[in-house]
Amino acid sequence: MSWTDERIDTLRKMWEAGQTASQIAEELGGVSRNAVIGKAHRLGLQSRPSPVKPNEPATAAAPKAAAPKPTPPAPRPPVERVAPPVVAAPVAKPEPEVVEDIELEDDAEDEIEAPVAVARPAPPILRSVGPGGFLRQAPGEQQAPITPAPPRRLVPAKPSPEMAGKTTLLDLSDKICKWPIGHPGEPDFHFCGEKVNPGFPYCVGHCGHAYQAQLPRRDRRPAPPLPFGGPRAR
DNA sequence: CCCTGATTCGC
DNA sequence: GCGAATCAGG
Repeated sequence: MSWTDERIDTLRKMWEAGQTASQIAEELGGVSRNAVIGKAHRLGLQSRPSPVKPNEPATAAAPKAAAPKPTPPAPRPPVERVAPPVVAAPVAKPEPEVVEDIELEDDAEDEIEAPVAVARPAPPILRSVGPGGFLRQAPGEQQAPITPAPPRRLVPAKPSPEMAGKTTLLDLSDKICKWPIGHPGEPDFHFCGEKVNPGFPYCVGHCGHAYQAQLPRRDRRPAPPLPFGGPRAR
């Protein structure tokens, strides 16, 4: 297989959409995970949180327990990039905007696991604007964001009535919000599609979910009880 | 073990 | 440019 423009485009979009190299390789077919990663790098695609690349080189790195930068003059409220967790805790009652009434005429191929409380980006309850331009949630409104890369098998955007007007994988671009609505594999899985918050992969609203201010430990909500401990579907 | 992405290096 | 082999963290 060769890297045609189309395949490169798919790779690029999937990579940016947060799909793993394996998923991308599987989707493309004819290429290995390594091939995808190699290509992604050659394309100059920015790497996502890698397991084995925590910090940057730190050129003149402080060899040892050098006092962690106190950052005296510019106390920048720590903004933490929360890697999209897999589940969401029903903390602040998210709008019951659940996807359940969808008729899955596609025969029951997969066990419809429990009506999982699909926590989706609910109407953002935002209180303040962070330095990076992020909208911040108030303490207590902490709501785990849903994952852009759910553990479901990726399904190519198939043209179907349900998808009319929806932003599919293939519609993604640098300018539109890549926040996923629903889960891959579901009939109407699509993306937000809003205009992005310049410099970010999501729209302003969804940036508020993807990027949250780091709260002091003692003020942080204790780990919420297991959301729904269902085993992975697959 | 499984997974992940990064990197290397012969082709 | 390509991607298998290898590495290394989770």
